[in-house]
Amino acid sequence: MRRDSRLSGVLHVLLHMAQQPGPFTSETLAKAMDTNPVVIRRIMAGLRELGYVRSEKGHGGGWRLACDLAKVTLRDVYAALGSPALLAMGNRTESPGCLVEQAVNAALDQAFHDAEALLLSRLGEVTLAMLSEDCRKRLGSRKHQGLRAHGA
Amino acid sequence: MRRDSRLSGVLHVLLHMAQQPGPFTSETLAKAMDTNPVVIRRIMAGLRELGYVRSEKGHGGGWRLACDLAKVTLRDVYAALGSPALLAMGNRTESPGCLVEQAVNAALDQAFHDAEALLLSRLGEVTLAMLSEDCRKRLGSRKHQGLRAHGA
DNA sequence: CTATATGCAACATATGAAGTTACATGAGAC
DNA sequence: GTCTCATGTAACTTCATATGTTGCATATAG
Repeated sequence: MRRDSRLSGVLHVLLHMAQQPGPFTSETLAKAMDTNPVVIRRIMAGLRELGYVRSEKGHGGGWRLACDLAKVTLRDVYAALGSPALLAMGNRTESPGCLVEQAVNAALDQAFHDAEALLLSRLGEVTLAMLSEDCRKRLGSRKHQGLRAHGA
Repeated sequence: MRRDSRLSGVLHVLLHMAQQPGPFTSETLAKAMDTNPVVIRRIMAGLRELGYVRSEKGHGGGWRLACDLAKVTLRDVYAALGSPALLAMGNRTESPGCLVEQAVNAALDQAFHDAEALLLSRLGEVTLAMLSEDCRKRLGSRKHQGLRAHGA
């Protein structure tokens, strides 16, 4: 099953934005992500609605962070994407008439629910500020290259 | 994202088989599952290789359980399907050169891994025998109708 | 007015589960 | 042996959805 990489992608974008000031155009970000500007706008749209980022049109426009990175968790970002399905598996039929299938669903739902809850919980424990700090550590003493690390 | 329902489906089949003796043809099972015989054979193939079920061709042929239901867990069944991806999300790039993306991956991988481990653990706690017992309870005092509950 | 940016709809592409068709193979019934 | 019933399997179609692309409307700085 093809895996949804929007969360991974949007976090990548946000952290790059956290390393440098100034607005970033969708095109700049797209080059860094090796994708298309429209894809960037698409995954950023939800974050804009929740006020995590702002966008401005025209000359000197682009994207800017608009939140306290210490107050936004990965779970918040996930929610901003529209809370897509977390698990690749699901029940064949949600409300089956067959009692046997009801038993199967009950058992699987329990396991599925626990796993989803744990994942959401873990995502809720990590803030963008924590991730950004981790980034700076990894970048270490070398000059902050920001988006230029991608060849952009 | 379309969710993989093979585990749900194959469990449904196995539990129906546990309710009644006798071989079941792929066609009978397919009718109960409202699907195609080939789909049944496909999801059963892995279980046959691991010895959980046996199949016989020709007259009087079909599928039979061939294991101790108390010793096979949902995790075993999942493995028999080829251990398909559990999570609908994943990292954009597995081995990124970008340090920022490495930080993102590290954080997400941790959460993903924990959730997967919990799910597998939960699946490992439930045996087919336990599920089958739950089925019998749900069927209660009414006559065991088995596959006929599906109109088959 | 022009250049540059986002906003967004519409369409194309790719992937993989699910469904379908066709045919080969094997096992009993006769 | 031959017929019928069943699985085994490859190849194809269908469907959903993330991703990629194009085109154009809209807004803003100069």
